[in-house]
Amino acid sequence: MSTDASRRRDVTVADVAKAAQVSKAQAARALGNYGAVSDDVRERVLAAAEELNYRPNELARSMNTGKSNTIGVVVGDIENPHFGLATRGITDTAKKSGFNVILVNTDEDTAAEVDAVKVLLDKRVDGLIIAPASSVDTQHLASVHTSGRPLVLLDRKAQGVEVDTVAVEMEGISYESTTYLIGEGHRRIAFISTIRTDEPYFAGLPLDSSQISDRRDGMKRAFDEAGLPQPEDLVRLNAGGPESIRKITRELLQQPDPATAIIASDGLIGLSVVEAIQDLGLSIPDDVSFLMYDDFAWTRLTTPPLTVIAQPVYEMGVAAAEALIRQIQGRKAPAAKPEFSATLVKRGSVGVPGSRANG
Amino acid sequence: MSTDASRRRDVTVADVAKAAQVSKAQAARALGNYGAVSDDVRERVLAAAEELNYRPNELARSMNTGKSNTIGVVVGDIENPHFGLATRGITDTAKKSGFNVILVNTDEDTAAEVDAVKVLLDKRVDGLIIAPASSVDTQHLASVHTSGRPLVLLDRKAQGVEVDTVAVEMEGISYESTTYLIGEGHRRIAFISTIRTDEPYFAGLPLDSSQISDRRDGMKRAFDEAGLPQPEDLVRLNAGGPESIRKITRELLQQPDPATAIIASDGLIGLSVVEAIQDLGLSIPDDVSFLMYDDFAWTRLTTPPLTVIAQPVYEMGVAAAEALIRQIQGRKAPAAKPEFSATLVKRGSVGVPGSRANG
DNA sequence: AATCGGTGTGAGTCCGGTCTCAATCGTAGA
DNA sequence: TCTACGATTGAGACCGGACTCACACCGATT
Repeated sequence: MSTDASRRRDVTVADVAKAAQVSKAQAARALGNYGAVSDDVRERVLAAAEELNYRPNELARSMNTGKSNTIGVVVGDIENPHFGLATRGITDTAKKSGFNVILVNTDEDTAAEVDAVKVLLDKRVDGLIIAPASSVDTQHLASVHTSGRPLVLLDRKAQGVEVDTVAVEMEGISYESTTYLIGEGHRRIAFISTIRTDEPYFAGLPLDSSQISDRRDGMKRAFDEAGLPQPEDLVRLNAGGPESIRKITRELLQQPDPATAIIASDGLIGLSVVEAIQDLGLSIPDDVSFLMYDDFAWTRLTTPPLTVIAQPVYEMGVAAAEALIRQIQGRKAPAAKPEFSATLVKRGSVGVPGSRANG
Repeated sequence: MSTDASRRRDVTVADVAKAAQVSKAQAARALGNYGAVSDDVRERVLAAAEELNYRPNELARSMNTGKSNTIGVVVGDIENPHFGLATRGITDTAKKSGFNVILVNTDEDTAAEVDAVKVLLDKRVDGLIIAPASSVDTQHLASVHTSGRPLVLLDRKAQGVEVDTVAVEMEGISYESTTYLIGEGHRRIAFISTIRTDEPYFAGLPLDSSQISDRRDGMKRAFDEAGLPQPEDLVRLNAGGPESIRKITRELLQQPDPATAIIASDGLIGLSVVEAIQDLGLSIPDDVSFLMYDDFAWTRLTTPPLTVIAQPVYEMGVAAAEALIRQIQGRKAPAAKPEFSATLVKRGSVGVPGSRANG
């Protein structure tokens, strides 16, 4: 009898109260561990709860506490290990503070993101962590913020939305990396990103993603300081799937005055670029140098191992969750918000251009 | 005025009703699109809702519909691209049917899994997709099932829990792969898995994971049919982090009568194994052959590209979500439940043992 | 013995929706 | 012109907890 008590409807406080022969209020107090309850009542209620296999309905609880102990996480693509790792950092941290995570994937589509935000807000999440698809199209983010709901941005800033943003300082590392390539003798440096734009790249095109425009800024500064002409013609955006990326790579390498080095904006792109280079029968770094953002474990296994820009992704996930939870709990920001920085990890995929022909 | 209507408390149906000068019931009907509502009332209500920027409270809604339009997903490690991809399949499919996903990471720890199930049930998710940490320790899964809550298992079966299980038929592909290795001349085939056991492996040790024991069964059958002795001494479980895996790899390759081929139970293990092999200055496949489960994109980039057992991970995620949603919506199972099978993708990491010494 | 402060306790309200039920309205059929 | 039936409509119950409020009770003051 007692084992299958949860037949149809779930057990409620009222059921427990009846079984324990006390009022609903007293049962609720004993179970919720608040207010004054005599030992006798507490024992009877707890015993009855155990017996009936009572489990509180968190929905009901959330409804009148106003807290759901849930945070919403909106990312572009969990399939991308970058976000997988960040998500891990977020969930680990959230769990520690008793929060659950509702995960929404947007496919880097702003419309989907707007919708995701709406849905999560309707579900009354206690706060949101968003890796915005666009740094420009940000009304929905702004409205989250002004409505007073805690919000933390990950990876990218959002124009006009003054909230905690956990991101790597990109301009600097991009400058450093580009300078390194220039130092090795490269002048024709290509940059490939999946960021979507309405028109192909041209100098001065405003970019939708702070992350990408910061990287471009760093590259430009490096060329400027070196007194070299900007290879703007080698910037390729809108790189979609693997096939598109391979095509772009072929074009960059087979055109007159080809690229001698390629920077891939993330690991997924890098994968296809390296594949395309191998397919062309070219060798890294003798024929073309390669550099990519994100330091995945497999980059050590290729021949040669890849030179990458490593970002503390897991730690950033942790920091984002911590910042959000701090906001939710109404505590003030810590003395100094941690600034994350990326590091250039030199392995073997960058060499001197033309070394094959010259050597 | 109208823009910052959402000052303190959110707007409720009652507010909308008042603004539209109708009863709460009528406003609810107009908003919820049910019951009979005159055009006049509908228009006024909708206009008022728009004006006040009304958004329904999904918690309240869930509370008396009993449906939360949320499913719980419990995996061992989202950081692992295997689960990342499966999760992508799940979320894509869930979104299509209007479901959200609460993601919980268990670190392959059964206690954490038990807890996760409890929390998700308390949150009244409409159903659960679980990749169980253990195929043996399954009371919590059984209780989910008997309580009538929809449940679908992913990747691994659970003893005594008769629910839809989306998993690859492992024994067969393991047999096929092992037979392939034996055919190439291998006799000393090692198998490394992260599965946790209380004691080191010995022949006949019951394994906690159906996935792993099925793989072992396939290997055994291959050796039996070939009339060869089982290399049980080369089975290594409890392979924890990267360091531990590298150590195990070194042992397997440097002991007297070493392994000539290594099978890695998943991509994360494979990564460390290949690293260790490279560190030892050994070459694949001349000195040692390598085979791993999971076909990640990077396996094509190594030198040589890796021979792998590819699993339709994304599709399995989709299938799991579809099966769960079908259960939630009370529809009957489809004619035939899809059986997923893995494929052996022969690339370059398996060769003839001793080819270096002999050649 | 009357009063005071604190503990226990139960009735009942509230959160924000959904949904039942009975009352009202309009008009088509007799 | 009167009745009947479907379309509208509003009051209020209800989901399952959290929490307010009024009241009973009890030993300690004075």
